[in-house]
Amino acid sequence: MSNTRCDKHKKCISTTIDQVEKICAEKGLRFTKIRKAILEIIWESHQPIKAYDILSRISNINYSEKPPTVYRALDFLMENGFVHKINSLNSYVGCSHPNEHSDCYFIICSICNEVQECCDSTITKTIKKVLNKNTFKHNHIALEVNGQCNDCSDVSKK
Amino acid sequence: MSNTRCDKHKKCISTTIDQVEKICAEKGLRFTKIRKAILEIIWESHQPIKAYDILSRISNINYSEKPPTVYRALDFLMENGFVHKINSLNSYVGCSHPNEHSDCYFIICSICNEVQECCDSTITKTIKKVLNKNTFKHNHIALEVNGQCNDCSDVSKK
DNA sequence: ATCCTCGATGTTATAATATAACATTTATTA
DNA sequence: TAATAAATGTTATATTATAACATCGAGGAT
Ligand SMILES: [Zn+2]
Ligand SMILES: [Zn+2]
Ligand SMILES: [Zn+2]
Ligand SMILES: [Zn+2]
Repeated sequence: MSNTRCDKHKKCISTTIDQVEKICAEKGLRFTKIRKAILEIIWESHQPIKAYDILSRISNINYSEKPPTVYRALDFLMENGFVHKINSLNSYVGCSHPNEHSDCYFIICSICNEVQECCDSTITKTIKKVLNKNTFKHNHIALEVNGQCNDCSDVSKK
Repeated sequence: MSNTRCDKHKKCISTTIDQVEKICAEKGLRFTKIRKAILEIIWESHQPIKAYDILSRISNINYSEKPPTVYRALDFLMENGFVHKINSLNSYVGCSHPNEHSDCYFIICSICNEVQECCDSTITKTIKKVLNKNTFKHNHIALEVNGQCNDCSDVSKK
């Protein structure tokens, strides 16, 4: 429950989970108990969480799950755009706008460890121009920016 | 030696290795035998190579090295911008312009597995604008685009 | 040249991340 | 209800990476 910045995080979670529930209903996807439990664990904060930390969280609840349980749920959640993997951290975060689009961009604070999505369309446009120049057809764009968020930069100034 | 696209790959290797040698001399960095051997293995193709594949390649030469040998050399080579890690593949590629700049962008063909750098400055500019909007100070920008290169798209058309 | 220091390498062990393969259960649907 | 497919349980193992400590060796100080 270590959420530091997002004022109304409980709302932030429940709204997103509700959205996912709705999308799954529409698409005939099975948002099972395990999948929902794992999505909720991921959404406990805006910090990315590691697969084995998810595992130990659900093992507290339902002693005792094994790695495939977590990885299968993650596969489902990622395939359907509800969760993203942060490759540079081997960690997973909830998508803050499930199903709006598939390429999400991340800014990762190395001090507070929080991740924000910054899916600005100008970035997509610029990258696509460069890809055209290279006659490259893209499937997926992964952008991860590491640095310090505003709050953490302020603190370090004091 | 499975290089498919780069016409004059031997030149491509030797030029880059020479450049690295020069940079190390200038900066007083120790470009040791092991480090050079591993950089040469990485440069055998434009495909990213996995740490344990590097390990088995050098173990053929000098029976038998252990993982830390490889990971230490990779650390040195990455710290100094001679090699990049492709996070989405847990693999490593040589930098095609060592020491020009630190943020390199990659396009990765999922058919031939080759990786090209596409370090266009318009991408950097656009991303920086978005980061400014978010008052985020960046240390490192990681961009990995997965898709099909021109050659591979052509082939699949036929 | 000898000693000293520090960075590089050798070595063993283990941590952290992820998947294969097959058995069983549960949901859907014919 | 029976048949089918999808999800979950379970065991084992593959893959990726690092910790910890011993030893070596290049290059500077005396
Ligand atoms: Zn998203
Ligand atoms: Zn922060
Ligand atoms: Zn580069
Ligand atoms: Zn290709």
